[in-house]
Order: sequence, then C-alpha cells, then structure tokens
Amino acid sequence: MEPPPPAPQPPVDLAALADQLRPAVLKLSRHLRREAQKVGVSALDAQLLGMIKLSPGAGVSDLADLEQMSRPSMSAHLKRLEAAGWLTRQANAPGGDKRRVGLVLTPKGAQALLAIKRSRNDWLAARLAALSASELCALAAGLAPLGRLVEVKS
Amino acid sequence: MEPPPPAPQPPVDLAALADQLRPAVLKLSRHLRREAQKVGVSALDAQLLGMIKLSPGAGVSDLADLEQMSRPSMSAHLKRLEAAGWLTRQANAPGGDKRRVGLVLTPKGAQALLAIKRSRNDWLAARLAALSASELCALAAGLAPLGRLVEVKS
DNA sequence: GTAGATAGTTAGGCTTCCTAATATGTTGAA
DNA sequence: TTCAACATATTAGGAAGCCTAACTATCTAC
Repeated sequence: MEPPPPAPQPPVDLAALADQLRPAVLKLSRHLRREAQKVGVSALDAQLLGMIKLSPGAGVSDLADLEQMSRPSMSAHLKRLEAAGWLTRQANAPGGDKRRVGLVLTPKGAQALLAIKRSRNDWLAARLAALSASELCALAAGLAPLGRLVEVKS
Repeated sequence: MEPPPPAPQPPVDLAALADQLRPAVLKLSRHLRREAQKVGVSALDAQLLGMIKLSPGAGVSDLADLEQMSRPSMSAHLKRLEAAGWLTRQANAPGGDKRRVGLVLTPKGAQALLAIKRSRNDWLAARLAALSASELCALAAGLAPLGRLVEVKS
C-alpha cells in the first residue's frame, strides 16, 4: 500500500556531489590541456588515434557520436590528424556509401600512437602515482559511474 | 633487510587508470561547457563568486592559485564578472598593499550566486540522478582522491 | 524522378586559456 | 636613502577547442 520510498538510503545530496565533482573535473581538464600543449599532442588526438586503430573504417559521425562532439568539430580534428600524416581516408568499401569516409591509421599514425602511449609517463600518471593504494582503489571504483555520466544514450 | 616492496598490493595499473579517467574527464568537461553556455553562466563563474563570498578581500593571485590558473586568465574572468556588476575591487585595506585588489561581492553578485545555486537543477545533477544509489556512493568515494589529483602543492 | 534523410565540410564566431611584456607598488640591502 | 629585486595586476596577442548555420554530395523511398 505504501508507495515505494524515493530512495532506500538517504538520497545522497546530488547538488553537493555535483558541486564537488564539477570543480575537480574542470581543474583536471585544465591541467590536461596545459600538459598536452607542452607535449604537442592533445589527449583527444591520442584517443582518436586509438579509436581509429580499434575500429578502422569508422566515419566522422561515428567518432563524433562516440566522443559526443559536433560533427564539424570532429571533422576539424581529423583534418588536422590527416595533415600530420597520421590517418587517411580510405576509398569507399565495395558496395560502399560514397558519402562515408573510412578512416584508417597510416603506419606513421600507428607509430605515433605507440610513441604517445610509451611516453605515458605523463602528468596524469605521475599524479596518480602520488596517491595511496586505497585512494587508487576508490578512484578506480568511482570511475565506472563517472563513465556512465557521459554515456551515450541508446 | 629487504627493501620495502614498491607496493603492498599489485600496484593498480596507473596507465590504464589514466586512460580511463582522461576520456571521462574530457567528455564531462565538454558537456559542462556546453550546458553552461546554454545557461549563460559558466561553472567557473559560479565557483569564483562562491570563493569570493567565502573569502572577501581575496586578490587576483590568490584566486588564480586556488584555481590553478594563470594570473592573466583569472584577471580576465574577474574583469568580466566586475563588468556584470557582480563584484567590486575594494579600496585597499588600512595599512594595505596598494598593489592588491580586494575582491568583494556586490549585493547583485550575491543575489546572482544564490540564483545560480537555486537553479542547480542543472545538467550534471540530472545526470547524477540517473545513477543508482550504489553508483553514487562509489562516485562520492572516488571524489576525494580525484580532488587530491588537482590539489595545490603546499 | 524528386523529396527528404544522411555524411561530411566550410565559414564564422565564441570562450577559455596561455605567454610575454608593461605599469605600479613594496622591500631590503648597500 | 636609493636602487635593485620582487610581487601584484593588467594589457596585448595568439592558440586550441567547440559550436551553429549553411552548403555539397549521396542515398533511400515513394
């Protein structure tokens, strides 16, 4: 008879959580951008290369959706990566859609990706190394829900 | 005699953790920026107002350090907030340093801050509301170490 | 075929952030 | 006291990243 209680637990103050999460994320992303600039390759670039490596032939829209970014923005990033010689636009697959571009890594791009990953002694990893094991566990555990926050809605 | 082992636990793959954290943070900050633009007040603005409210008389450098941002960047933000009529530069305190500016909220600024906080039914809180209680707990627990990542070194 | 959806690009603009240089004020040591 | 070194803040100029609107080319369905 009684309606289900809104939440079994005291419902965790969402606003407070948001107010803690927001500044941390903003500061962290500032740092990431700054560090990336020193290195010359942005975190996004590395990620895009990785994504293309994993699913070669992906299109601009696919990547834009995955990264939750506008198509023009993604297009510009890819243009830059192509100009760097790190990826190419594949001729359309047989029976293919002539509108689509099939993005694939060049050997140079694959090499660049490896180099980036190898030099992942970067700022973030260094900062992580300063945390205790239990802190790292907590962080790792919190990562899944964090990921869900930015999940693509199906 | 034996040297202390590098880590009692298998040392949590820092690189893997970083590779998970980075994209989540980047995506989230993109979302935050996009949403903030719709509303017209950036998350940083709100935060600055809050910081000034808590410690009136703070200087540009203080805030820049807290937010871990260059002084010119902070200066520009504050200029914008001042132009909006949300804060003023106090005349120097008695016996004060004439270089420093003492930042204080105007009544209008305090009001704006309240309005912003009240309308914290924003995107992030909404997204958080979609998580389960246990996910929220995990997220909340992970927040402390996340904060430590961007902590100011003393 | 032709209307509408889809893939991608171009054009133009905004925000946020940075470094380098400058103006002004403070302090300490010769 | 006077001047060099330092600190605070701003101005100037520029780069990165993102967006919307508008356009081209292609595809699908009627």
